[in-house]
Amino acid sequence: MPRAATTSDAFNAVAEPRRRAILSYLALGERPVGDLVAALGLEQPSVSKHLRVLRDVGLVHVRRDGRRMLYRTNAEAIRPLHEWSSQFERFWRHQLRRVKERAERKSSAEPSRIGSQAKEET
Amino acid sequence: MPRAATTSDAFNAVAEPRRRAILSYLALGERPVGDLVAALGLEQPSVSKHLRVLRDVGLVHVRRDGRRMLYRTNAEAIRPLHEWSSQFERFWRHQLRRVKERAERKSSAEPSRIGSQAKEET
DNA sequence: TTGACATATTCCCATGCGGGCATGTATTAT
DNA sequence: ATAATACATGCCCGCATGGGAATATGTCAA
Repeated sequence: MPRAATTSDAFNAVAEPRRRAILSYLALGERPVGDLVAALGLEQPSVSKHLRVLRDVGLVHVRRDGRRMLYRTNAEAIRPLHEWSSQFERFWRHQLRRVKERAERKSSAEPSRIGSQAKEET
Repeated sequence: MPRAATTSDAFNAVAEPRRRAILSYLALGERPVGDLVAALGLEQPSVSKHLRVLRDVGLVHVRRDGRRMLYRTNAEAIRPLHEWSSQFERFWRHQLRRVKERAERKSSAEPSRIGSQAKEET
């Protein structure tokens, strides 16, 4: 089996930097394809293809407005990503604490003390 | 240009479900490759290859212990993912609110209607 | 209708993937 | 030194991909 299709889930769809850019841009409101082409400096067919992928995964919604197509980001579809990565939040918080503690030990040994930001919970 | 390399960044590396599983598993502590093979039910070469990708992107750290290699997740490398997706947090919060409001309006207005999705919100 | 405009789809191509399997390398045990 | 253990790497394969260029579809205007 080759690599999973980009349309298989949000993780694969979002792996493309340009698709992430599109999502950020379309999060602010409905925009036609032409705006994306202008804003991101990509070829129109390229943008349409990326939008197709994003649509297939439900990351964007479309609506026709005359001869234009208005796209907007469906933030809800990004949640799985956010929740998955949240799983590790506590770990990097711990790492931060460790780094800070080490810095404090060091500065308490040395005469010159600098800013000692205390908190950051467990 | 083909699809970006899986080793190009955390987004691409994490697009693989098995690699996500590996990261979750290795977040709890250092584990040798054999444990992963047993826990995830994958072929050993497959696990090694996935670990190779994760290493190249800095998502895991390794340490040799005799003939074993102990891997652990580097949560810090997952932060970019979390922060990117956080950008959309406010939007799905708003959507939730809208959904709730609509549900409330609906239940107070209509006694009991079914499948009457009017049109698509603002 | 014809034409302009906005967007979507198709075709061709080079590339990097993940699986399977075999083999290579490092370390400990005998 | 040899064998066994624990991983890593190499090779072959089918295949989805993203870019480019051309073309198709759909909608409005004259």
